Amino acid sequence: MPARTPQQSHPASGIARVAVPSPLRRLFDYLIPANTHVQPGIRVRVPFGSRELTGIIVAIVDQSDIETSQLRPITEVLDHDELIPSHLLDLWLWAANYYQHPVGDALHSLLPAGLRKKSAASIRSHHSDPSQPEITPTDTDIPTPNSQQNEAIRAVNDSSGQFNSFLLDGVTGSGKTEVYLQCIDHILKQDKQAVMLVPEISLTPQTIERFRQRFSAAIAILHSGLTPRQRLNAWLEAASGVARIIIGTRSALFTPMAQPGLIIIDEEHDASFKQQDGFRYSARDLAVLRARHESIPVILGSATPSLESLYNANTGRYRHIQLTQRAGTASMPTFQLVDTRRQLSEAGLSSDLLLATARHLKQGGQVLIFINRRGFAPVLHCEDCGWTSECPSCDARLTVHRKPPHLCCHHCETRQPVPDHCPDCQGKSLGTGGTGTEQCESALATAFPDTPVLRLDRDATRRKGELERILKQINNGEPCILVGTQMIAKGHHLPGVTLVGVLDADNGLFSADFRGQEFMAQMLIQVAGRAGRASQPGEVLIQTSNPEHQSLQTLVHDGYHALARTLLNEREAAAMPPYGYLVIIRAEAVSMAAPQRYLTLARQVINSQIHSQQLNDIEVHGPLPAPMERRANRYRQHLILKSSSRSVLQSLLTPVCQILEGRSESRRVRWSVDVDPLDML
DNA sequence: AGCACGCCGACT
DNA sequence: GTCGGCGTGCTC
Repeated sequence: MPARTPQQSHPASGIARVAVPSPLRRLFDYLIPANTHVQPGIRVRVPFGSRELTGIIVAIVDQSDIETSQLRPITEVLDHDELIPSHLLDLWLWAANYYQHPVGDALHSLLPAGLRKKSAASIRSHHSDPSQPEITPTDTDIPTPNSQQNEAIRAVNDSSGQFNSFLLDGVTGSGKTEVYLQCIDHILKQDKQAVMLVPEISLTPQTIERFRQRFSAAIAILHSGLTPRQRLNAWLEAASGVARIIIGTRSALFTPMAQPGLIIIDEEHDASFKQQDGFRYSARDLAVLRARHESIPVILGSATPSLESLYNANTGRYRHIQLTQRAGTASMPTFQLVDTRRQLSEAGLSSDLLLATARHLKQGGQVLIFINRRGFAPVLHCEDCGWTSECPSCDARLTVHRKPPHLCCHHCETRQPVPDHCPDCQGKSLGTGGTGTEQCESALATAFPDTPVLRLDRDATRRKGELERILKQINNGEPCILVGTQMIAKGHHLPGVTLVGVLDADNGLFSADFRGQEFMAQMLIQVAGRAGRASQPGEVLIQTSNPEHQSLQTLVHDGYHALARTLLNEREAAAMPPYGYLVIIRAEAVSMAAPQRYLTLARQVINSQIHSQQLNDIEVHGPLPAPMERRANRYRQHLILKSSSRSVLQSLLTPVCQILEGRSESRRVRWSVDVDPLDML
């Protein structure tokens, strides 16, 4: 027992159960000094080993499992009022437990950074950046909703003050946002608050502007670009009730609200609602739970709902509201599949697509080319000896970039100059394989010398303000060609676009991941949604080497929902989500053998638990190498668990994680648990 | 995760 | 002699 500074007598007035920031899956008990008022949901400073940390009280108890003489007292109370309301704290704890993440670390990560240390939780004004600029709403003419929108608005408004989940399933341009706005308006009139979650990339100034124009109520924005102080202010404004509308990405779901009234998840199918590292929670799933806890309605909105949400709508867990009418005169775009096996293509562009591009430009339209690969080409190879540009740190190939010229890995930080001869055979015949956005951009610039060609990908928009500049040029309405990655699929309003070309639809068709087809379909519909929003009808050309593929045929001829139904049938037959539940235990290490060895141990621990608890209905697969086994010089393995029962997985995992945590082998690998994984990568 | 402790090799 | 590598244990 290490020597401790002798304590004065501490007439304890109860014991506080504290979540301490550490990777340990348990709470720690502390004595509450006399004359100290504490309650669950406040921060305290506590001694922890040889350190002092900021923890969160989650309960007050009068008996500890630890002998009282072993308990140490709370050093300092940081909040005098409840910081995290009890129903919200329950959600935080539930989430840490469900996603099998160490409770102290989970709760710590949900606090805004400004509250993780000692500082007091108070709003301080910032001269350089007032969090509430004075704007009076100018948008006085509120559009009149159509009958479908009215029905949606009425359904949500009728359930204010009680829990209800709505799947707002509306085609692009059907006016989902107007439904959100009117439901928020109704909530504001009851002196309640609304929180809206949006995907990472779509929290644009335009989105925010639309809300500021519409409402005079204070709006708190929570996005990644804020300084810690701005973020803290927004958080505290929501918690205190000063802010009436909270708009933010994933983590905004955990923001306290003084008078909660409504939760909205926009683009609910979007992958960014699932955190992909550390505490791997799903903000979309937790939103429904929060709404239930707080007895308020929740709206999940999308033009391409996730199979999970469609399933929940089918089974009656969500109320399914469909918006099928497009606003104004806009009509649905027409789809056409282009067989790339039959057409010579230059830089991945088929002659059909080039001809269509010329036609639309001539008619004054804008053209959008979607290609989900940035850079010039995905590989450099030697035509003499077959050498390819492998990444030294990953099981991947280095991508060729021309602007500026370099080779780089899209999975790690590796960056190399472009060799002028083959490193293996010294030959001079180096060629590129495949097409990226840069190559597509330059090929189109050559083919259409009189038309501006704009590229929209992570590289082109790296510089701040560059995205806005490109969008502004598009919005001037002049004919142009826009080449881009995923970035262009999401949200941006591009009224001048009349033709959309999709270069590589095959990628999603043959993805190793079980959600590959779902993601592909959502992507194609989202991209197609960019076309024909204005008066001219849109045209969508999808290039594929498998035009006869059943999924593509169904999507193109019968639409997203028809494909969703067949994909759901396939999932049911395979007992995959949403008909079964998955958990992945991941392990990675610098040595090749360690992760597999570790997960073999994990599997033994699992088997003995299954045996001792007499669990059935659990499948265990692996250890298996991850789809890209080596990444950034680390070897990665997976252990996959599957069951038709969440609670069975839960009662298996809790003791398994506890046991693994205590094993010394756990220190020699990086391991994590992913409950309801989005993909196997 | 941190951090302390303790046990071995190697170097001023 | 002692500086420092990392394996092991502990945190209410």
